[in-house]
Amino acid sequence: MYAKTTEFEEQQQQLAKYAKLLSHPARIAIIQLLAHKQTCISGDIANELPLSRTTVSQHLQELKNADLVKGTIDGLTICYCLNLVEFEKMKHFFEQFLAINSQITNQCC
Amino acid sequence: MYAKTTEFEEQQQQLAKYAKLLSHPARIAIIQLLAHKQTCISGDIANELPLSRTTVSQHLQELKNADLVKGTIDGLTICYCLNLVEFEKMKHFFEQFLAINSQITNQCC
DNA sequence: AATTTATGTCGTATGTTTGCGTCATAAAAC
DNA sequence: GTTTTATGACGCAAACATACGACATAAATT
Repeated sequence: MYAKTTEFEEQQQQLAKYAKLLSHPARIAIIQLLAHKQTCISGDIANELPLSRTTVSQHLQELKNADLVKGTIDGLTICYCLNLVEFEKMKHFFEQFLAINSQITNQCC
Repeated sequence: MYAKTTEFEEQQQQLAKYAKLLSHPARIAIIQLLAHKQTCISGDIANELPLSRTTVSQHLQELKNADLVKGTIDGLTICYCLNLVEFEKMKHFFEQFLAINSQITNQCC
């Protein structure tokens, strides 16, 4: 028994992957922080969240793996920010999916 | 050790909850099916997906618990369809979140 | 050179999700 | 009234996610 996700359509898998990224409040909070504080804070992120530095680092790693966040090393600290190109891509996926309700003309229940 | 999700903002938790619903291709596929086939299919859903009936039923249950899908019993079969009101609500949450990239004026990395 | 600081990596415990077979239920058909 | 059919509920195993302490690394400060 294992993840059968690969048997779905490419587009569905991609959207599910993006959704998974947003499926934890910590990752949403991180993205919002990065959007607000343009100053590309680094470890300060952990201070603003109710989680240990280790855990935050892990969530950040996930966002980085998905290319939604990029970090550049600046001496001792690391400067993180959103990857706007990838964010736009994700946005497009969600918008396309969320538009399907307009197809529905007659509800039967 | 347990889910610390409750320590985040209400809005972040709610969005994360919606995202979790969409974080599996099966649930995305179900939603898309329901949107396309206005005829409120019931167990046929399982036939269209690469998963057992049991598993599909479980995913459907999750969508129903979140009020995104409703089902009305019609004799032996059950007629499912999207709850458009809840779908709109979800859509709004995502749209609001996905707009944050417009706040970003100068990227530093 | 030793210490401090910012950060990542590893290991591990606990919790959650996924997937499915089997059983239960209740309407419909016979 | 028995059988068939459509469905949900239960229980379990495997996989995955979450959370964090302890350790490692490497730049900056002393």
